[in-house]
Amino acid sequence: MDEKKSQEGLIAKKNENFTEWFTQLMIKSKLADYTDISGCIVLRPASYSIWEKIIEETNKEFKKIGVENGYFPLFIPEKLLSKEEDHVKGFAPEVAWVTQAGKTKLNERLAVRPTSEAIIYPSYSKWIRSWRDLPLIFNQWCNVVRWEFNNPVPFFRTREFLWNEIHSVFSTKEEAIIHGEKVIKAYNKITEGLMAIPGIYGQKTENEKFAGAVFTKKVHTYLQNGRVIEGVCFHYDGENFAKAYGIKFQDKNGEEKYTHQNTHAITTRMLGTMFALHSDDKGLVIPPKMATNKIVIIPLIFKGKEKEVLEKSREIKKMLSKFNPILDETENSPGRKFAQYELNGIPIRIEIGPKEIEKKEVGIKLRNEKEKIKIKEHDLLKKIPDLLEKMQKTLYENAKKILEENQKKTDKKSEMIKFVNEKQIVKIPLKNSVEVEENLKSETGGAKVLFIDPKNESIEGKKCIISGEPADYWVYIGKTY
RNA sequence: GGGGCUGUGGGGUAGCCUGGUAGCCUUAGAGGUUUGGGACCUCUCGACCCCGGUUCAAAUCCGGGCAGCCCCA
Repeated sequence: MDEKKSQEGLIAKKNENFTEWFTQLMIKSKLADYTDISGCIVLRPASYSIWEKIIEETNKEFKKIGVENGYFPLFIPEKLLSKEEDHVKGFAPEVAWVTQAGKTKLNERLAVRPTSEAIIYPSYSKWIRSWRDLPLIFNQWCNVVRWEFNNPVPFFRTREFLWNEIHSVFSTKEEAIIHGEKVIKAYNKITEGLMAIPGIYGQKTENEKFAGAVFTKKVHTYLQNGRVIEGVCFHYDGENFAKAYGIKFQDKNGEEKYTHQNTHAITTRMLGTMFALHSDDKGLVIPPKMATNKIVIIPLIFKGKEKEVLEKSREIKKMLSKFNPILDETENSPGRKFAQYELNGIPIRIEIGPKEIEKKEVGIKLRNEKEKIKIKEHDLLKKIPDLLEKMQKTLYENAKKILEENQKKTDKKSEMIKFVNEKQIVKIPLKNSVEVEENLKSETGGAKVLFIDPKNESIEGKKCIISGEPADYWVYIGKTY
């Protein structure tokens, strides 16, 4: 390996030191940067533009299922935050507080929202009076702050992150759950369909559910470092918050009832997941559907032919303008440009030199493939969408393969520990118990219950792998960020 | 939550043990010759994480802080 060359690109290897590799990817592909606040990163245009795309596409899906956007304040007065008991207990340790403005101490300290239930629901209790006011399906795109004390990891564990939060209100449980599943389908169009992130959708145990929820379901994704990423979520809150914040309505019979509520989120963690899942030792790999610039054109210039090559390159650029191509006309060597745009994750590279011009073709290199191919100029417009589609599909299928190949099943404790050490997701029989889950963590070095078996495989006669008592269900466990 | 390691121009590093001139590679900027996988030459800009201590003198030694990485819970 040529030391000189590698300094500009990534030095760490994905399969040797994942964290270091990911950090270098963040910095060198100009996705993010550290700041003076530990655990708070800059989203640079390379990653923020993708976040904007997520917002744009998610909003389109949301519109189809009646979600409306709005915005609530960043601050939550302490007395509001503490209204729902489980909720406040779950978040209290990580809340950042504002206690002072200028030189004046505040009468009541203000929480910086770790999530917005406590500031949104008092308004809901004012707004909702009649069954005609329902359903209320409100969403906001915003930032939240959770002051974690674990080691921060860019995108995956940051103290401030960006997300959307849907807070929806329905008359009945059935209505709430039907809509909740629609939201997950909408999210999946973004995460699976556009970001090429496969996942397993499953319900959390009592111990792992959202603070204040009746049940929580999340989509889980596996990264090559063995960590499971908890993705988009669906919390069904039942009447819990309605009772705490007094959200009631009169139904068609004039009877007063509590509302049923859901919350949902997608966060900037999915950006990190997408970057980490698909990228390689050369740099960033972005699924074409999420790439801002889908093509880079590199002119291969020989002395005396500059004009011809550049003119052709510009012509091709114009022809392919709907793919938002970059044409690099700088005088750097082609090799340097190749490396640069591989680091930046441009899906398709087009090479144009005198030879290509003569044969009326161009050289094509897909970011995720080794082989270069040639395509006739007149076929370009027709074939590029196919190539992009192929790349999108390959990335998704590779990720899906990784997810599927890293699952194991056992009812023996020693084997479970071995599998966890081998960075696997493991399916095990377990008892529904907080204590059991705590012991599971300490015996496996931190693996937690991810979700209850979505297929509901029979647990008849199985013993809990931790306590030895009769098991309640099969669960999947693994280490998470 | 516990332990270990590290912090030097934009990136990668040497120097630190044994205190005294911050060296190298690269990027960036300028000019020239080049251009089919990180070209070459010349010139230029640019750094000792922060606070304190020891000392005639601190990148170097000591203390504290902050930040990052690794391992364990």
